[in-house]
Amino acid sequence: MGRPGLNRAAVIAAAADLADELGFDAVTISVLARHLGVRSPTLYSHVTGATDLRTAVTAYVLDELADATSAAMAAGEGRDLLVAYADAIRDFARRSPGRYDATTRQRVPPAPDSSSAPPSVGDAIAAGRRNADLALAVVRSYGVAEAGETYAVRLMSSIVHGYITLELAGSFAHSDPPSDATWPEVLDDLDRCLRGTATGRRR
Amino acid sequence: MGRPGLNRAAVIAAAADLADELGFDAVTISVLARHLGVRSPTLYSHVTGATDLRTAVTAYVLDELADATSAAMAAGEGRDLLVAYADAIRDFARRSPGRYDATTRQRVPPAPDSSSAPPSVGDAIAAGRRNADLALAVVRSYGVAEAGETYAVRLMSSIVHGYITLELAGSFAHSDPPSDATWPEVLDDLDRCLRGTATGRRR
DNA sequence: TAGAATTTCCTACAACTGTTAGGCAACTGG
DNA sequence: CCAGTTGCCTAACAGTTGTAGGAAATTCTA
Repeated sequence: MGRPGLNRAAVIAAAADLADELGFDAVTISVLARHLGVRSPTLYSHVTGATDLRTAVTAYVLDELADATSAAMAAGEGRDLLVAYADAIRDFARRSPGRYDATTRQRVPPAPDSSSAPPSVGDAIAAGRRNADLALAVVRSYGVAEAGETYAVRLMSSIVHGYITLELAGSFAHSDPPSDATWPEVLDDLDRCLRGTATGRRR
Repeated sequence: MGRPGLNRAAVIAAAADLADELGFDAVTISVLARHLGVRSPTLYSHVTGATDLRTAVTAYVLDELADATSAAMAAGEGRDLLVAYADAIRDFARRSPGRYDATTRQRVPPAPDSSSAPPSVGDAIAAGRRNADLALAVVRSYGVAEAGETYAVRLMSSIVHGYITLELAGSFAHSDPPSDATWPEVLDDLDRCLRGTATGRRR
């Protein structure tokens, strides 16, 4: 019932594409409206405001990322699974830098005030948890003991996210081994660290 | 000559303080003008525009960070130097999260067009190089061979920057070992990686 | 087929930010 | 005391966010 046209999902998908095209900072109500061929007040029928729009894009993109990572992790364990996991995230970030930016540029409120918070923060938190669970699966496949799981996830996330962020920012573009050459070495070192954590070697 | 009052340095220092207080995104011409008790057009006597303001804050803060890191690295080598280096950056980021944000949220243009670029991009590039040189000093103190220097710097930067970024974003606030407890373990693993690179162990 | 309900989209408007232009006032140096 | 220099201002315009209220289009129902 009602007149067909834009809906919330279409608006958010278009916003994600816009992030890749012009950068996450360019995802504003007016720019998006122009891209969709409507006037800006129209978008307020689908999102409650600019921050809701951005948070919704973050949730949408976190889901896409979890889908892609999860598909790449279909089989394997230990080192193979680590490489599949990390490569999937890096490929996603390089193919869609604006989308990847959206996954990082969002502060998660410590206590989400569900009364005044936009409707999308819950989605973003849930999608974030999906990604965290995938990281946990990698660590568990190494046989890391439960006491070390959180540590191993933090180490792995820090390296993967840190390398990709710096690479995307261009920090590796002006020194000599190309970034593609040092990435496998980073995964080698990370693999050694995870095996060490799994076998209980601490210190 | 002339009337005393604000100057470019005072404006940029106030902008850095504002970043810590309200976040780097809040560093805008009008908000800064209100905080300084002047009208917004006044600031155009000191910066060429909003992007110049942000870039200048980045350069200023990168210099502060290099000063702090360099002071902390006064003595020591190998593992001690690594801990001094990494702790200095982490302390800086936790004490001044808005300033730390400023160091990351800036794309360095691949070919800085000196004709149309704001006057501050050169400063930011130079200050960035200062920080890169400090990272290189840590790696060299491990005795890493020249062929592995770039790799070691990338690994160390990725881990340190990645961990600090995720910690600041609150990603570690809801799982059990507190972030302070896993940070030394991360440095342990990183120390092992750097020693491995130094002794020439490459798969 | 006529009408009702629902949803989309619009124009109009208010408030704020970034920016330019031009002018007044205050301080410094001779 | 005067000239030069500098800092800050008001005025004005374009662009963005967000609100209010209304017109059109589509679907469901009678």
